[in-house]
Amino acid sequence: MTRFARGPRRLSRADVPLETGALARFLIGLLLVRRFDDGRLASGRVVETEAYLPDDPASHSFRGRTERNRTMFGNNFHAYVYFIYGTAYCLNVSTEASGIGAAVLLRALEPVEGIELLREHRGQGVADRDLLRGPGRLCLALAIDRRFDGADLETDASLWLADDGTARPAVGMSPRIGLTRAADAHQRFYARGSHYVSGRRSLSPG
DNA sequence: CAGAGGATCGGCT
DNA sequence: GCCGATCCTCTGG
Repeated sequence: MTRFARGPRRLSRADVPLETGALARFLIGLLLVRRFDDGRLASGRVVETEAYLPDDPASHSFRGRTERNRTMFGNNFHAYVYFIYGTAYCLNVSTEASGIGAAVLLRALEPVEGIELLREHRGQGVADRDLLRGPGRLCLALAIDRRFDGADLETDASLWLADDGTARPAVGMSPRIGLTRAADAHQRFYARGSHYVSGRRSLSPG
């Protein structure tokens, strides 16, 4: 039987849910693609996300709009990137209508394409499993920093989301990781059975 | 303007 | 499992 080779299809704003929890679940199984200045590509499959809802005490947006979080209050489907603990960047996708501050944090990806490129940024000794496991690590491996804050994921030349048509995994939910407030809200989403998720094993039952 | 704290990571016990 | 690094942002005075 004939198979039609079809590359991953880039997602538009119209393809994705506007609502935060819905997007956090929807993203599991899709690809995040990074195009570097020399034209080379790296990509990973999203296996773990967290929702930061409107009126969420754990969210950067909880106390209103500031210079740092303004992307959260803008149109949905933009990259929101912030710097944390003096050591790491974290990548989010903004959600909800303009004026509402909310986003989905990308916590872990399974390497798919450009593994050598990822290794160049993370170090030669790093196991495949660890290249994109953790929000700070995935930003380091994909060279994502504050320059991407505000980037429109529908049109940006260097960063986008795509669907390669593979079956969507079963999705589990758990409490969020690393929070001091509202950590018990079950707003973490993960691909069941994936070896590439972060956090204690007991947090991600298959 | 000073101080505190943070959606993390890696190394060590 | 615990701890320190490291720096940006926000808050309060």
